[in-house]
Amino acid sequence: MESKPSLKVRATLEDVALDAQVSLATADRVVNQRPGVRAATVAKVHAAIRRLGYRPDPAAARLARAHPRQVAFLLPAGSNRFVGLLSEQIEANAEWMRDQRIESEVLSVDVFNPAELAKALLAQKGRRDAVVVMALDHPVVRSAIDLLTQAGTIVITLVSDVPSSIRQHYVGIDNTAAGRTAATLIGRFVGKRPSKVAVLLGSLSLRDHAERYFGFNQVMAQEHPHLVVLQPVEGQDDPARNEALTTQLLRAHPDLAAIYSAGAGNGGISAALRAAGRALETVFVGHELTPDSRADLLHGTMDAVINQDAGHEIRSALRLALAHWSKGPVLADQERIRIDIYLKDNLP
Amino acid sequence: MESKPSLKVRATLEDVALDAQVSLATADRVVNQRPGVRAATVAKVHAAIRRLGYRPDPAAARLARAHPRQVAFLLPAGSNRFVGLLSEQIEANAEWMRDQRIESEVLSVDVFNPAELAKALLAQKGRRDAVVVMALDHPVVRSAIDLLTQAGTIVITLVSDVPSSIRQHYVGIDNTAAGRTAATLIGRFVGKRPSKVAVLLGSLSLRDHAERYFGFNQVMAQEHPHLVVLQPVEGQDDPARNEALTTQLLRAHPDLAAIYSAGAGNGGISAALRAAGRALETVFVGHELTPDSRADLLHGTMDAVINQDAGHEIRSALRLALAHWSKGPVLADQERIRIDIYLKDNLP
DNA sequence: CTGCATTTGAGGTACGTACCTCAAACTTTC
DNA sequence: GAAAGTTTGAGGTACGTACCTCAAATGCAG
Repeated sequence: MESKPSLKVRATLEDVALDAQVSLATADRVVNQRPGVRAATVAKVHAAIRRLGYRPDPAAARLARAHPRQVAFLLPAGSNRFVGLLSEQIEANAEWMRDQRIESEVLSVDVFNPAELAKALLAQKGRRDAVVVMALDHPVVRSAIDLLTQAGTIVITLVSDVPSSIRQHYVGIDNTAAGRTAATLIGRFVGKRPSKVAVLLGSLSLRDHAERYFGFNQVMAQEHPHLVVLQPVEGQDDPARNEALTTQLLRAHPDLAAIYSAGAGNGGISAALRAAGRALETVFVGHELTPDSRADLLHGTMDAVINQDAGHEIRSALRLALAHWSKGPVLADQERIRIDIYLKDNLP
Repeated sequence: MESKPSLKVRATLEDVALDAQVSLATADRVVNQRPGVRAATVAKVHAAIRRLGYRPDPAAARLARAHPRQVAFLLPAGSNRFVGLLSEQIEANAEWMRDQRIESEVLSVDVFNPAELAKALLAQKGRRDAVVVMALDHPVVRSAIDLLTQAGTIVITLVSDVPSSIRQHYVGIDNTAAGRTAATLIGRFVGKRPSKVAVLLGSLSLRDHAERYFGFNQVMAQEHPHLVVLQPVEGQDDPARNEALTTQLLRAHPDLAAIYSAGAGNGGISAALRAAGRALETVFVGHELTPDSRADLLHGTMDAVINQDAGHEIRSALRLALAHWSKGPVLADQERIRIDIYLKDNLP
């Protein structure tokens, strides 16, 4: 009973050619943007594509493609734990990437040096189909990103955005909102007693840290005016420095009720809190779930961890690139990176 | 300079056949479990598969497959908001499913009737490659699931598990942990003043609600002994009933500091709180982010919403099925459904 | 050893795209 | 209107699997 010519579930390129009254070869030339097709013909084909809702079958495309897509990840050099998580996740998705015919390489760059980052970006021109970069926002970097994009490479910023550039996507959380979230948690955990709150961060010149601090202050000022937010101190994301700074803060402010760490290197803060015997009574909220922060949550030193899922970010970046290439749909709420709140009770 | 015979990135079935010293046809018979192959030969081929790490190329498989995979979703009938979200998400993933050659159908079932659910499950036997079901835990249902599984259909439980069955996967959160999380939030938001906490839920005979209540009590008893948890009241997930119950509770307990709603129908609780003029001072934590609960968070009526991402659950269920069919890898931490905590500040 | 059933091999088609070549048809230009 | 260029069509191959058929080889029972 295979009666009807089985209405096609999906239009093929041949259908498009037929509908546009051109040959398969010409339709193919249009779709793959190969030269030698008159503008009028291009228009005819595009019209047919729209009429039929044609989209290349990604499975067939993957099979037929001669060379795999080349993707580079540009990550900060150094021993930052979160960056380590990102690398791990790239590794963890290797098999999936192979299935998608994506070949990737991770490049370590000194992100704090804009010139070098820009150089590394430009070095990818023509060699990569996509570049995923954890960048800092600086004019030199911005222009390198713009050049790369114009050369046809799709550029995706990761974790920290360069909003003025013409990158295709930003994959990461809204850091202002993350800061606001931290403020609400601290405000509500501390309660109504008037007291002081300290803020530690890597550097105010890092876009994400600055944005978090901004959001934090907003909510603190508006909703928890009985809490005094001290001047933020910069620890360069370095545990040792953070430890010293925290010790100092605890000594200077016996009525310090809470600490918000907007950057990395939380281990140092925990150590200082424990050394001072104030680990449990002081509310401590920080970012990024790592083995250390996990332990600190369970122990009670940390009260909440705000996290962005590294694996999700890596997969999201790759999916966005794929969607771009296959002209496929983007599921906005799948690609939105959540501001995860972890307490000791909902740890994964 | 295409010198080397380009070491294959991926072993093909032909490589396997060669390695096992059988023909492509035989290798194919083994992989697709077609009959008429001697046990010894099967073993030879399997050995070769393991040696070469062969896995069918999913893109090629999808292209070649004659019939799409048939998937049925069995969801509770009725107007539950969260179930509506699930349906929406199934719809939202339609195009992606088409790409994967998955055909799906949503069937509404009266989930509170075990016999009917079991019947609906068994009706899928032989007609579906996979069944995703939001079930209730009951012996009749369990045995239907087991029968389906044995018939070769892959069964995935959604949101609420049937742990004694031999279903392939459970996609949903750890409800005990979710209850614990609610308790910690309430405990910390209320602070140190002794007071009372009410618990509302749909029914204690629903596995997920019961588990949440269990986890909630655990943490309350251990960590917040100054808070008295009242006997839980059952509102059948019905807003109207919840409203009446809440009004009653508020009247009976002027020192009620917090409400934990482990089920659905939170709208009624909010209404009662507002009517009593205690919306802001009473801590109210509930489940599932919907337009209503979102508004309640922003307004301050609700203080936190614990959520499981419906879209993630749908995609996860489908990905697990696909991974099963293509013998692909399962990324455990991609498929783990998070216990999301939403405050007014980190809403998506 | 014969006859029969079972197992295996050989070969094919189809899926939809990417990417290639070559000839035919069409424009443009002087 | 002829020569030179540009645009189009026709046809092919390859990707790796699913799924099919038919003949040849093999094993086993009597």
